[in-house]
Amino acid sequence: MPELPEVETIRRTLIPLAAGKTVADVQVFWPRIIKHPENISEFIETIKGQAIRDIHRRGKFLKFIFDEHVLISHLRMEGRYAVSKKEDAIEPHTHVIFQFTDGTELRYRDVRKFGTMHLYPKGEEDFRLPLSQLGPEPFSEEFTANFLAKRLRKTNRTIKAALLDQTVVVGFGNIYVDEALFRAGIHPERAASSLTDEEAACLHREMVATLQEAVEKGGSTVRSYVNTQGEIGMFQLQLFVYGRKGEPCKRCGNPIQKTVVAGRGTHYCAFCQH
DNA sequence: AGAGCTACTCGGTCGC
DNA sequence: TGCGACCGAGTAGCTC
Repeated sequence: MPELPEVETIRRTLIPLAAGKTVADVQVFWPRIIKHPENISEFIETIKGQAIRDIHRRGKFLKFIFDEHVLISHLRMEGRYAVSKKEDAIEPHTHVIFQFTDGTELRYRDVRKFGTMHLYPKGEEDFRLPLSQLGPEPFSEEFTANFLAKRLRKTNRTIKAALLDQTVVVGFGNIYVDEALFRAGIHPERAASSLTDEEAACLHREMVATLQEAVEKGGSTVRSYVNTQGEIGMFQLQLFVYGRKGEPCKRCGNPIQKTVVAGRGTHYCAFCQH
């Protein structure tokens, strides 16, 4: 379940392996991964002959910058990339292969087949789904405490649902929302509009700090995540609540609770979060 | 009109 | 051992 820190780690480890390489051919074994263009042959023919110039990130999406086009890739829960030699055995659940002219291949695997790819002419991608509706990057100047407070003030949903909403701010999924709320001492079921300006400022601070620390640790390996080199992340060791149901709270010692909020499994400390 | 629901996509895992 | 429910990110489509 890669969220921003995991996707950023994948981006950084993938650049030295894939940037500068030219695609000779593309194989698609599960066409439903490709959401745009609708015609798979068009997808393949468009990429053929183009080189990967750079790899960017927008929220939890990877952006493969080709010469004339941009490939938007979302890994959802289980998607992963690897660069292999052409002769290496193809691992199970491999759905898309980009064969490079140098004999190596970029392979996309996804047990759940939940991941998506969108290909657009360069410059169009930010104005088309899935990028067009996204909120600010958490590390950008646009994402301030004031911005967050303003967005939270005008919604009646729970704070958990608001933080998962990628039109508010991008990059947070289940793990980092639960962690940021714990660190800010805010109960996940609070109405977003009930937060004071002070609470919103504290939450903003903890949201950014949590992601920053997680990026520094190479992300969190909770189920299956590994970076492009096959290495696990280390931030799972710093988690306060996620995946710690019944275990003692690191601040007060009382057992961590797990419930369902906004349709998602939600971890919190009933004593530390109000 | 827009906020906020639900259904849908998948298959490994888990509980009965 | 077999089978159905569950999980979850994002979007489409629906309701109110």
